[in-house]
Amino acid sequence: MKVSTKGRYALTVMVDLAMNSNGNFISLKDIATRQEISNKYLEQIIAMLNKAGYLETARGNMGGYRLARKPEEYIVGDILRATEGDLTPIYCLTENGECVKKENCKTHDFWKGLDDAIEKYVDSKTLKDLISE
Amino acid sequence: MKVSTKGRYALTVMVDLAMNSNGNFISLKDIATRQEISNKYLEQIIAMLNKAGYLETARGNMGGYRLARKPEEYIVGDILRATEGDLTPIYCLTENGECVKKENCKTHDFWKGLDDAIEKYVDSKTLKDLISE
DNA sequence: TATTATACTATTAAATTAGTAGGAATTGCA
DNA sequence: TGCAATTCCTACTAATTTAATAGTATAATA
Repeated sequence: MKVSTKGRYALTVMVDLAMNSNGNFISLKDIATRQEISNKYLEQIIAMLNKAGYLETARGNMGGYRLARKPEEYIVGDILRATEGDLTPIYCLTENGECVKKENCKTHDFWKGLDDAIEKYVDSKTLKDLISE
Repeated sequence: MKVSTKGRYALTVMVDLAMNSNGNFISLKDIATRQEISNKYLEQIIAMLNKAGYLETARGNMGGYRLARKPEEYIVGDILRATEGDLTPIYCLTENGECVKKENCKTHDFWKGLDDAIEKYVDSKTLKDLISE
């Protein structure tokens, strides 16, 4: 029941960019050094954030990354889903999850409730909430 | 961010016992068959529930398991923690987790809030809530 | 054109998960 | 008394996932 490094690092990166960029491009290396995360591994995580359209990038010398929007326009749940995959605590609740016994499964509603509690929380916070806390 | 089979099966077992035992001992084999779970694997999970003091057992022929208390006296969070280990979504929040940077880590409070939401939910439900839903 | 970046893809070591396997101890019943 | 059914206990293992590492191609700037 742990969030993987993908989700954790992704959020850390977004917070780092929100706090340190000031509109400038920041290199991956700078972020990795500052946050003490493996350079090459972070590259893959940033790639996911990039594919999700959350970043603007500049290649080449003096290049790097910056946020594509204002911090208050990022919902933390979205950042996590883009990197962790869906956040549902059990497979039955997945879109593709075929829970055959759903009807007479007494645990199903409990798990659904847990899922709701998680989604509700992560979707109630924006990046801005985090950096101003 | 998934609950493992340990926690899921454990809860399934407890619900099964609550619904099918009526004060009688039920064999592991019956539960495993009814819930379509591997006999031998379930054995290990029931052992954890047993060690936590949640079950009464009868060995030998005609033996089996039954709940040690009434369904309303089991908090679902406790059942999950006994089998899954602690439910905190990241290691920083663990008892032993030494989060050195906690003070100036902007994500820490967010994760703590997620943990709170999860614990609050799982500790608000008893076994009785599940079987009567 | 050398340097400093991102972009992309493949490989791998370690850990975890989900189960298998086998046998010892205990009890009820014929 | 002995057999069958059951819990109890420990060791092993296959598959999957996680967290990286590695290498190369592409791009931009001074």
